Amino acid sequence: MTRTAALPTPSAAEAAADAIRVAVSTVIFTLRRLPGSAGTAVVLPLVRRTRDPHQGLWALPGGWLDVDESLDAAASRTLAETTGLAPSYLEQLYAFGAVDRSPSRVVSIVYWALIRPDEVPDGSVENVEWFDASALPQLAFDHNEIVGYALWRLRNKVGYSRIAHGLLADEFTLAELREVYETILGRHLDPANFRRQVEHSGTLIPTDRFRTGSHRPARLYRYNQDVELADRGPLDARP
Amino acid sequence: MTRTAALPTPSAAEAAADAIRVAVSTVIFTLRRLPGSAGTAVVLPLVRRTRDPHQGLWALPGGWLDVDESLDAAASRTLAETTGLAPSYLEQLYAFGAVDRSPSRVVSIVYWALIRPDEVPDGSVENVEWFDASALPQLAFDHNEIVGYALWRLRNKVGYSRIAHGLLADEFTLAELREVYETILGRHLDPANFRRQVEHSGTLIPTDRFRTGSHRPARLYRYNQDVELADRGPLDARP
DNA sequence: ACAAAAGTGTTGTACGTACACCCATGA
DNA sequence: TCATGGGTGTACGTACAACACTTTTGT
Repeated sequence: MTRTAALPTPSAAEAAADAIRVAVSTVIFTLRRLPGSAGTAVVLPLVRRTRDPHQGLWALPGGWLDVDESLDAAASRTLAETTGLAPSYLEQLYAFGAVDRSPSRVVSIVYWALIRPDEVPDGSVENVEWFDASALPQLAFDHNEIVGYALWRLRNKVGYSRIAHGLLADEFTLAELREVYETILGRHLDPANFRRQVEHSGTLIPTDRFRTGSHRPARLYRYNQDVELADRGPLDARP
Repeated sequence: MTRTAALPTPSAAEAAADAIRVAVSTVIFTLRRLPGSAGTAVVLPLVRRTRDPHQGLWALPGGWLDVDESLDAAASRTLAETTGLAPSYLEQLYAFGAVDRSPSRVVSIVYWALIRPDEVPDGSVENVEWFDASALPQLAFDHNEIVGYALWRLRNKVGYSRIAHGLLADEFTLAELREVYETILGRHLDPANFRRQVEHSGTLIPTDRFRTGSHRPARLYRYNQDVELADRGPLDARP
C-alpha cells in the first residue's frame, strides 16, 4: 500500500473546479527514547508527498473526507492507515481554512492524537518517517504551523488533564509518568512533589507489582479507567 | 435584506449532488439585563429558517463558505450580517461534521463571539431574535448541541482568561465586571475577594472617573489593551 | 559499604475563601 | 441618620515548591 498525503478519492476528484474540498489530517504524538545519551523526545510521523503540490516535502498524514464518513471517523481512518493502530487519545485540534494554504481551495480539519510508544510498530512503512517534533524540516502547506499549534495544545493540556497517561502502557512507575511530563513540558519536576500531586489526584491505582531495575524497585501503577483523560465537556458523549 | 440560515451561494448550488459543502456558523453571546426583577442573562441571536430543512425552526446565524474567503472572514461576515458590528472577541469553536446532521452533507465550522451589550443595535432585525441561552427552544440541525458546547467553553474560558472584558464597555466599575462573571458562572462571588484578584492581575487601569449611582460612587476602570483577552498560543498571530 | 533511585516529612509562600469592619454617598 | 454598596483588613485552609531525610535495592 502506498501512503501519500495527496490521497485521491472519487468524490473529491469529481467535484467542480471551484469547489471547496474538505481534508482531514492528524498530528500523532508519541514519545521515543533518544539513542545515545539519556533523554526522551516527542516524535510524530510524517508522510513524504509523492505528487504536487509540494512533491518531495514531508506532510501530516491525512486524506479527503468521504461523503459518508464523519470527521472523527476520517481521523481514525487516517491514523489507522499511518500507524495501523487506534490512538489512546484523539481530539479535534482546529480547522485550517486560509484561502492560500493550498493551490486549490482546501479546508483541513486537523486532529491530534496520542499513541503509546509500545504500540508503535517497529517495522518502517514506506514513505513514512518519525521526526522529533522540536526539530522539523520545512513541511508542505501550513503544516509547520499546525504542528506548532498541536504542540502548544499538548503542553497546555498536560497541565490541567491526565492525557499524559495516553503515552504510557497499562502499568508504569511514577518515574516513568514523571518522565512523560518532563519531556512534554521541557523542564525538571521534583520527584517528591510529583508523587504527591499525582497520588492525591485519584487517577492512579497502585498495583502489587514492582519494576525491578538498577536499584530499589518501584511500585507499578495502573490508570483509573473511571476518570476521563481530559474533560471535553458536552462533546465527551460524542463518538 | 432577508436573513435565513439557509444561505444560497452560487458556488454551493453548482456543487455536485454528493459533494461536501462547508458552512460557517457563529454563536454570538452578549449579556442582557432581565426586565422585571434584578438579574442578567446570557443571550444570543438566532435566525428563523425560511426554507427546508427545518423550516420555521430557529438556527444559528451562518452561511456557506465562499471560495475566496477564509474561515475567519466568513465568521466575521456572518456576524456583521446578523448584528451589523464587529465582535469584541471571536474564536473558532469546533468543526461539526456528523454525516446525518443535515439531509445533505454539510461540515460546519462554528465560531463563537462576544459583543458588548451597548453595541447591540436596539431595532430588531427581520427573522432575528435574541434568546436566553439557558432556555432555548428546539433548534434546527444539531444547533442545541453546538450552543451547549459554546456555553461550556465560555464558562470554562472565563475562569482562566480575561474574556469577560469583551462583554463590557470601555469604562466599567468592578461591580459591573463582577456581575459579568456571576452571570456567566451562575454563582455569587465575594466582592472583596473579587476586587483583589482582578486588581492584582494587572489587566485593569483605574481612571479618575467615578460612576455615581444610588450610593457611594464606584471608581471606573479601563481594560489594559496590552493584555490579550485570551492566550490562543501560536494562533494569536493570525488575524 | 556505597551509589542511586524510591519514598516520606517539614517548612515557607502564594493564593483563594470567609467574613468582620470602615467609608462615602443619596435619600 | 440610616441603608446600601464601595472598599480594606484579617484569619484560615489548601496547594505547591524547595529540600532535608529515610528506605531499599544492585553491585
